[in-house]
Amino acid sequence: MQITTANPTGHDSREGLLKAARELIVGRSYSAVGIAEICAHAGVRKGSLYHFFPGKEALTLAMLDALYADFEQEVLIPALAGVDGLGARIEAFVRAIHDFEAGIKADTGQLPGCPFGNLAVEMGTHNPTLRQAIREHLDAVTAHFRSVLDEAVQDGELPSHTDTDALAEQWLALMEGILVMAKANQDPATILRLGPALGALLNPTPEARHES
Amino acid sequence: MQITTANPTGHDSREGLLKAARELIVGRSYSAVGIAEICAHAGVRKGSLYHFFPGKEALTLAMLDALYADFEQEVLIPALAGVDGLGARIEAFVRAIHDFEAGIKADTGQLPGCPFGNLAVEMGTHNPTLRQAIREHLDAVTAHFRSVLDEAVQDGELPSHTDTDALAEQWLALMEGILVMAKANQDPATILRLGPALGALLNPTPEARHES
DNA sequence: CTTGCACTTTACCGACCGGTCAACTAGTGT
DNA sequence: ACACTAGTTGACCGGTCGGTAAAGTGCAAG
Repeated sequence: MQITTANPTGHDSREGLLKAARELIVGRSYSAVGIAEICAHAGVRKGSLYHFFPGKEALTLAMLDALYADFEQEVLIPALAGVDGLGARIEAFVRAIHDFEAGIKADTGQLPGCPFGNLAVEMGTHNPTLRQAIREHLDAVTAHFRSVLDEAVQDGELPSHTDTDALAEQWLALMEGILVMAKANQDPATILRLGPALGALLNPTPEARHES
Repeated sequence: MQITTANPTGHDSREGLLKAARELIVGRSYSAVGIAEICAHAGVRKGSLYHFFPGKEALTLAMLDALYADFEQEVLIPALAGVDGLGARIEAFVRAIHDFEAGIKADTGQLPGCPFGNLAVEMGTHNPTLRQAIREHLDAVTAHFRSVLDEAVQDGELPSHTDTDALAEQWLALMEGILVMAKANQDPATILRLGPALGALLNPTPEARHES
């Protein structure tokens, strides 16, 4: 059991910084969290941060990549593939988002909303680099939605003329809006209350459905 | 034409500060704009700001009140009362929001998104005072939406069992989401592209409409 | 044994943050 | 003429921001 203070691999420090950045920035915001706080939370000195990352922005970009990967594996894929039928998938997705937000609120006392949407709103007008990265992550989410909708068209749950591209974008927009409202309310119940609107947007009402 | 450097009424300075705070904070964000910049933009020294307002937060609260009042008078009421019929009102509203955002983008090069939603997202988790004020403004917007929906129920455009409270909240959520997407894209066309989703959410499809 | 390298540590930088203060100016009421 | 007061001014405060630089540490390969 040797103690290596030098930590030649540096993976602990790097990953600790990414984890600290995630928890703090997601829980508060980009500008409300300083690198000093991130370093303290990770148990690392400031100089080490600048050994692994060129600066705060690069650290945030790397954090967002890791965050999206986890979100995809732990939320997006399980919720959307875990059940059959468009309606059930939407419901499972809403519940997954609710549980995610409610969990963070229970841990930290704060309901964060969508980490990507938050950053897009906060930095969209004055940090093109971050904005572009966030845009790409949002596009990736939209692609998941679209493939769910395409499958629903395939299965006859949606009319064959459905514009799944447009519908997927609307899905994301409504979800982002729901999370803005939930954050403004600081109340996860907002997500459950507004969730059914997704069904109204994406599912044809029984009367409106004209089977092809 | 006397020149009064002392400005005994102080209204010019106060209103100049509110205007500068609005332009800068709406165009960027709360934390990205310092009081020094606000004062410079208003042509006023920092000490004068603290003569009229206890601090940055109070200035922002006053700015939000004025902003909402203008938004109500210049956008909300004209767009929603200027035409007849639910569908036409939604369309007019979307176009008004688009023109508002596109106008600012043309002037400043930045598409700001919803000023209230932005602040809610940025400060929601760590400034309860601002969050609460924003919540009240969002509630006021929702009330306008609801009265439009109530009128549509009255006119038989919506079924009499319609939950206009819930629908108004969904309307606001979707609008906020649309503006998040538009800001992430920095493209006002996003608003026009996603706008029709509001119609899908609020208007029964022709096939689904069962006249009462 | 030595050199090189990955990583850590500490002290430090200029810039800016929101906010304070006391002195000053100029109109107003008496 | 006087005091009062609303408003203005510029210097100043401690603290924090993101970022830098140089010295030091310990392992591994030659």
